[in-house]
Parts: sequence; C-alpha cells; structure tokens
Amino acid sequence: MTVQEVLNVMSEKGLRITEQRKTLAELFVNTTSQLTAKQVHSFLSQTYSGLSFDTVYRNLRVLTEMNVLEQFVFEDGMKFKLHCSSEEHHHHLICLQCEKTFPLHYCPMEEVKHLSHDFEPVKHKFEVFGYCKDCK
Amino acid sequence: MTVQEVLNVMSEKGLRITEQRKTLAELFVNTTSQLTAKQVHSFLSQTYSGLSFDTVYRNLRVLTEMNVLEQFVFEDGMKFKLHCSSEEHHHHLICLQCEKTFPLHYCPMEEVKHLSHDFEPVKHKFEVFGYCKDCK
DNA sequence: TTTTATGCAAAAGTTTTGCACTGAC
DNA sequence: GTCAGTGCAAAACTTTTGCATAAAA
Repeated sequence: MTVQEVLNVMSEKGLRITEQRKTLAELFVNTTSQLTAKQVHSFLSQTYSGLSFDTVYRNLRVLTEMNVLEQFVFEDGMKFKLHCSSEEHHHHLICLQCEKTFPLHYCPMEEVKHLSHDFEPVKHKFEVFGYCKDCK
Repeated sequence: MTVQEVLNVMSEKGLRITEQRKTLAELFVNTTSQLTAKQVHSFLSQTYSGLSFDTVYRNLRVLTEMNVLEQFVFEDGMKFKLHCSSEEHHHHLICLQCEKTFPLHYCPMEEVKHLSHDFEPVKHKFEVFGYCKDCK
C-alpha cells in the first residue's frame, strides 16, 4: 500500500489530509514493525515539535476504525501497523530484536476445528516471536 | 491444584499465609476463567471490606513470579489464571460468553518450524475464542 | 464559510511505589 | 521480636474527553 493509497482512503471516508496525517501515513507505509503510540509520537515529534499525544491517539484510532491500521495488544501496550493488504488470511512472525514482522501464510484453525467439536471458534490470535534471518 | 498445594508453594518460597492470600488461593483454584485485577478485587472485597487495590496487584504479581498464576494480555487489560499444572504444553479455547477456558492439546509450532526456515521461533501465542458447548 | 483537526488542560483507568502500621511466624 | 504484608496516599503511565482555536475543503 502506498502513501497515496492511504491518503485516498482517508479522503474517501471524509477525513481531511493534514501535514501530520501525511507524515503518519508515510511512517506506517515505510515500517514493517508494530509501533506503540509512544513510538509514533516520538517519530512525528521530530517534524512537528508541539505534537500532542491526544492527536496521535485520535489519529491511530480513526485509522484503525477505517481499517487502514491494525491494532495488536502486547505486554507493553497497544501496537499498530499498516493493515495487511494481502487478500489471504495469515499470521505473523515477529522479530524480538528488530521488531520487524513477516507474514506467515499458515493458519492452525483447520486443525483446531477438527479437534474441538464442542467448541465453536469465532476468532483467534496466533503470533510467533523469535529472531529473523538478519538478527539470529 | 488444591488450595493447600498453592499455600504450600507460597510457604516454601518464604511467603506468609494471610487470610487474604488463603481466599485468593481459593478463588483461583475454583475458577477456570481468567480474571482481571478488578474482578479479583471485587471478589475479595466481599470478605475484606477495606481491601486495597495495591495489595491485590502485589499478590497477583508475587504469585505470577512464583509460577502459581499465569498472566495473559487482553484488550481489556491483564488477566490471571492458575498456572496449568498439565505437564504437556498446550493452548486454550476461551469462551466469549462465560469466559471459561478449556485446554487445547494441540500446538501449531511443529508445522510452523517446517514452514519458516529463515526465522528462529522462540515463543508464541495461540488462543482460540468462541462459544463453549454450554453457551453456543 | 463550514466543518474537521489540533493543542491544551484535565480527567479517567490501570498499575506502581514509599511509608508507617499491623500481623504472621 | 523480627520481618513481611497491608492500607493509605500519592505518583506514574496510558488513553480519553471537552473546549476553544486553527486549518482543510
């Protein structure tokens, strides 16, 4: 997904394109790792010195609601990344060192459905943490 | 795991057995769902009216550190449950209605190891949410 | 010009910390 | 009697909300 595509989605949904939002879009398009609100704020602060946290939170929330970003829960708080455009359902390998994410085109739910007859699965979380080929 | 076994672990590690901690042990031994600090506080408050939140948090942390409890991260905060005594590595089916958990003796990591040669897995999260046979 | 986005200030929610006092051993 | 546990108060941290002003369309 390009910066322009992200901005188009925002426009189509009636959002206004501010300088901050452009930079925010660039940040997420160029990052494969999952970012905390704090990290996003730090990054944007380099350009917009008076940037407030509430604006960051508001934009992260709005972008998550319109499916541009995806939200994940971790021990150290919520993290955000660009919503995977891949048509196919998949999961992620997440590097503990560089924090980059790599798509894993495998889902264990087929197997689970065979094993759990008394339970009706609705959703699931599956994430693998470890070291990528550059970091291991 | 029985209440007495939990208390024994606490004693062995040098913790003192207070009335509150006895009740806390009973709560977790009798609950298969994952509880938030808030829920634990509510429950214990029924018996100990002046109960403070910091004591609840302290005890949850101490019990987690000595592996009596297990900690999970969710959208609505940390949750705790008795550490699974099962020898075998497993995951959980979690009911969205009654919040009970059911062991799932299946782990997708064997499959993942075959698929991801460039990535060295260290740990993983796998949880299935849905409706149990009583709730569906 | 109209309406949305932003910054500021403050609040709400969760978790942690320091300290004096109480209670377990 | 000694040391750990508790309650209280306050702080730290993350996220949210209300309102006046600034900026996008």
